[in-house]
Amino acid sequence: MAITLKEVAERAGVSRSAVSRTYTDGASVSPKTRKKVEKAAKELGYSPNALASSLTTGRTKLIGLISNNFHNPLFLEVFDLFTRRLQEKGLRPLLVNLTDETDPENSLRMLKQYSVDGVIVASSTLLPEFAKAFHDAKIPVVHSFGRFASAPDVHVVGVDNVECGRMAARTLLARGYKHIGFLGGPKGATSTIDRRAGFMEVIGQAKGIKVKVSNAAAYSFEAGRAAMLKELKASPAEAYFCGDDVMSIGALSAIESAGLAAPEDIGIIGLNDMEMAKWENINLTTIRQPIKQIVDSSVELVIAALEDRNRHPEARLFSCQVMERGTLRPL
Amino acid sequence: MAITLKEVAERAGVSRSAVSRTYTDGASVSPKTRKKVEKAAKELGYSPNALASSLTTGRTKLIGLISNNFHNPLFLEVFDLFTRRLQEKGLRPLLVNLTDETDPENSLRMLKQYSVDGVIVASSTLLPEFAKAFHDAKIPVVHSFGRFASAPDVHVVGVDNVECGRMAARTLLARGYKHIGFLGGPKGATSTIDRRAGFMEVIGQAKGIKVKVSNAAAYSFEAGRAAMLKELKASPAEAYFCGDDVMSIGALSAIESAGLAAPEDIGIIGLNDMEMAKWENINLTTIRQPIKQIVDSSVELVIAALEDRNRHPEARLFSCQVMERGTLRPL
DNA sequence: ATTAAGATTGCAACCGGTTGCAAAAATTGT
DNA sequence: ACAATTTTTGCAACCGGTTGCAATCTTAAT
Repeated sequence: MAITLKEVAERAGVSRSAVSRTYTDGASVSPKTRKKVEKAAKELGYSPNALASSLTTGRTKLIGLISNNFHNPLFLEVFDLFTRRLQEKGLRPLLVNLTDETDPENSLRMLKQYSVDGVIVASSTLLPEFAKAFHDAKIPVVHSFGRFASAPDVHVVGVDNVECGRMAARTLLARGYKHIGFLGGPKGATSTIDRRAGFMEVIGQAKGIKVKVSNAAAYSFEAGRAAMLKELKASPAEAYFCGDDVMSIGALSAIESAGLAAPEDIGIIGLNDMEMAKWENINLTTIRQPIKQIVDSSVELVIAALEDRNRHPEARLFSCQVMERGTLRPL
Repeated sequence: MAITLKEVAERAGVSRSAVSRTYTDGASVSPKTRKKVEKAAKELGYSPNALASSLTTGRTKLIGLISNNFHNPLFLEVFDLFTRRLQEKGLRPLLVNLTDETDPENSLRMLKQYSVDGVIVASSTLLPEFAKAFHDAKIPVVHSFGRFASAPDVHVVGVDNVECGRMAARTLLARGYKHIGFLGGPKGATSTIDRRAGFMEVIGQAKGIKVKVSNAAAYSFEAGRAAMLKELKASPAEAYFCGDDVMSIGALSAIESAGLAAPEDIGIIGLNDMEMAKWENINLTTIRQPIKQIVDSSVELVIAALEDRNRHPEARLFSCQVMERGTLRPL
């Protein structure tokens, strides 16, 4: 077993409280005893037991990081950013993979058992009830990459998907495309629904534009490819707004397989701007989600929420930006 | 605050020990009291505090999952597998991102503070001293995707990189390539060194084969692309064994940029077989690392190691397999 | 019915810390 | 040098559990 408070206290010739105070900031310890304690601690190789102290302080500095997106390369970037940011803030991510968890209660119970201070749900496809379950358990929760709502149940940080849809539509119209496709992600996903709404809103206001709408089965390469292959069999549009970058890459692969090319034959605009999008052989025109800002803001918000448990649920939206690359014809 | 043992005990009209025993398996509780306790617990919404109990049992069921590979899509798959497997076994991954951690002591201290039961280091590029630091702190550690050694300091699970190198060489020779390139990852990485050794060993035994060796700066798309671009300027080989799949994709992109094609002009064989490798527009011939087995075995090993703290360090090696796809000319 | 063995229970101490409180020590002012 | 004030210190209780032990209750055997 590791060295404990008591052993340090004995060696330093002070009380246990003195040792404890040395490692609690804001506590009153004379420089002299602090020196003694630090010396003894170093000699013994002592490091305080965070879990034991959490018992009395009620703070574990553990944050549940929950996701079900373990197949979208964007989320590797997201995890990278989250872990780093949380670490910077002295918090520890307890990672929970929800992929094959059917029962939210289950994960909730587990996170309660570990007394996490707060929870970050990083997923665009997650059921809102899920985030709500934590809220009901009075665990501060932030839903990152979640759906905007003017009166959300829980804190939400993400982008305005409706506006993304508009942005995509405007971009395509500006390029002079007359026959336009919306190739969305899974039909039920709120992100798909919102983007489609914004997309159709703008298209609806334009004159003489033909639109096709279809959906892929998932935000994945295979689903994107399959959906585009199907499009190509019927009469395809001149350009498509695809559900996300991975789907877009799938679609591009389908186009290539058919002996066609982007942007010459068919234009594609994606969404996310994951690292791969700028790989030379992909070079995908896409709408960038500011993931760094979303992550930083989520962490900031979860911290704020645990300082003020009654903080009113808030939605923080960041704006997206079109990244011009090579899969749409130029302006 | 959450419901505690005591409150449940009071409501159920039993002692605190009785409640505790209800939730400890192997403990002796009569069916009658167990019923009472469970009833009270349900009514109150009680769930035991895992951290408090860890204080006496000395087990937190927390496993440090440490990595610095947050830019290689393969590791998203790896994290997916690890988190799921650990969860299945009732363990919780405390994720640590080592990317910009210069001082191992730092992360070590943190993991000690949280009294993790064990540590899994998932990285091929990590300094061996790092894994060793945990070993010295008497925290069971397994190094996944680590380097094989016949007498390792810590448990290692991975592939035999020397054999991978041989396998790549044999594959290229069997295809009749006479001028062969080894385009390795970073020069210092043990994985690079080992693969190169195996590769050269086989090539050395063949007659009339010309070899070129070069290294990319990192296991990344950009580095792979840059390295291949450089190759193309000089007199390139007919086929290359690339450091890993991401680098291979970079190399393919370079080949394409130069107006050439794989496998017609230049053959490529990668290593890892990450999901993207089988994407239609990549279709990379590669050597598959059995990551599921590596992960499962790592988890199994860390569990074994925490049951027997004195378990002798062990190396578990899995064999790789060539995945025939479209970037080498056929046999 | 009696007794021995086994199962169940509660007490109390403990795990490794924190913290309110009162006593002790150091500092300040005069 | 003395009193008043402020700072530092240790005691002891507590955080939410677990567990060895002795006492009590069951059950089975005689």
